[in-house]
Amino acid sequence: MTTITARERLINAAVEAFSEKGFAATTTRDIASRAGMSPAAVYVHHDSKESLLYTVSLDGHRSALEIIQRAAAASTDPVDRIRTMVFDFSLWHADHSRVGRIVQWEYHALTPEHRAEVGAIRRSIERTMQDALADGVQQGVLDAEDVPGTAFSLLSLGVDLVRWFEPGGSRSGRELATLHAELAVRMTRRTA
Amino acid sequence: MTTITARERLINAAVEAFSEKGFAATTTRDIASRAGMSPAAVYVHHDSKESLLYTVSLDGHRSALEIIQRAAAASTDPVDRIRTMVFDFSLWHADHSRVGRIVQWEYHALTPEHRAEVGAIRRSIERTMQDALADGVQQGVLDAEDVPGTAFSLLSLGVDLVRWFEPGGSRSGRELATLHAELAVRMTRRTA
DNA sequence: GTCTATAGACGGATAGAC
DNA sequence: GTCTATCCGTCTATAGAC
Repeated sequence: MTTITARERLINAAVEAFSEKGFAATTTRDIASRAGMSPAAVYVHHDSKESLLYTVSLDGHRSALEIIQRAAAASTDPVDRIRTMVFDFSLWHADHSRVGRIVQWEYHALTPEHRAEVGAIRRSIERTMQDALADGVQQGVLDAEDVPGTAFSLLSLGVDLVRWFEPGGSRSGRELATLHAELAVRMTRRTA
Repeated sequence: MTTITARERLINAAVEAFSEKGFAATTTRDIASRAGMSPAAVYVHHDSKESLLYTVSLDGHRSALEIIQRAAAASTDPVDRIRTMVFDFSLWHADHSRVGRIVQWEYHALTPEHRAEVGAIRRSIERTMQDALADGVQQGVLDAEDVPGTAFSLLSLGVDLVRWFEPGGSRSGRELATLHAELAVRMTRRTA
């Protein structure tokens, strides 16, 4: 049996509110109300509104990094690896589109210290994709003139999902992730 | 000789402020101050803060639509057309990254009526890319199982630029647009 | 069309009782 | 750890003089 603590209710409420309205347009009163507590009770758990954002953003960044690192380790064949990495990264953004929106769109609302911390995780995500590409190029199976730029573009497909994706829409997350993975292979596989 | 009216100064100030801080976090005082006028003077030209956003967003959407329609008309060869469309669309987002950020990220801050109006322009942009793909597939030169999804992905490359691109950074807009155009051709050109 | 001044509402955060 | 009450600053928008 799963007990949901007040602290967890608060985080869930923050995810809902921040993803719907954006950080700046969300009031602490709104978050408190969604969590079923008074405005003052929020400050028992978090020092500030930004602290709530930081918790959501850090957790989201860590989750995304874990997904892509796990995918990178799951294959040895460079083409399979790219396909898996893009599939899993895009699927994560579809399945976690609310957290993803906060991760991707509210980065600038973090304090400089917190921004630096999650910024390091972002660079790890990019490096993981770059390494997978570079390895495939070195093996002669993939083809990418601009490895950092191509890696970034592959990640962009997933990232841009959070701008518009809603669960229950006309296309499923798996469908979109499959499309992205297929496009990624076409973008990077050595042709001649 | 170019005379800059107060109205234009106001719009420029709004673009600066909205793109730096986001719509919700921008105060009308900030916009007024950047435009060199008092807070009250803003309301001589616009009824509300949202009216400023609407003006910027509508103009930006129209500009992006014009860019991609012009590019679509510039070529007859399907591969060249895709290359040109993606190049010009990505270059526009790099060259107008501040307006682009407002167009792409502050869509939800518009009133329902204004959102419907710019929403129609968005659908025209998507349709223009879909038509170019469908034509190429029909001619047997391009290959896309999922035309709407692929069209959206091609546009995503440019759209996602506004999330991080800053002029004067390590890579130029032309460089990135060239990369995106090349990736787009790889994604869509018929292979066997 | 620009200003100063301010109305009127709201927001983040805190005080102090229970 | 949760509440009610509230401080105090800020915000959008307006009033009214020039």
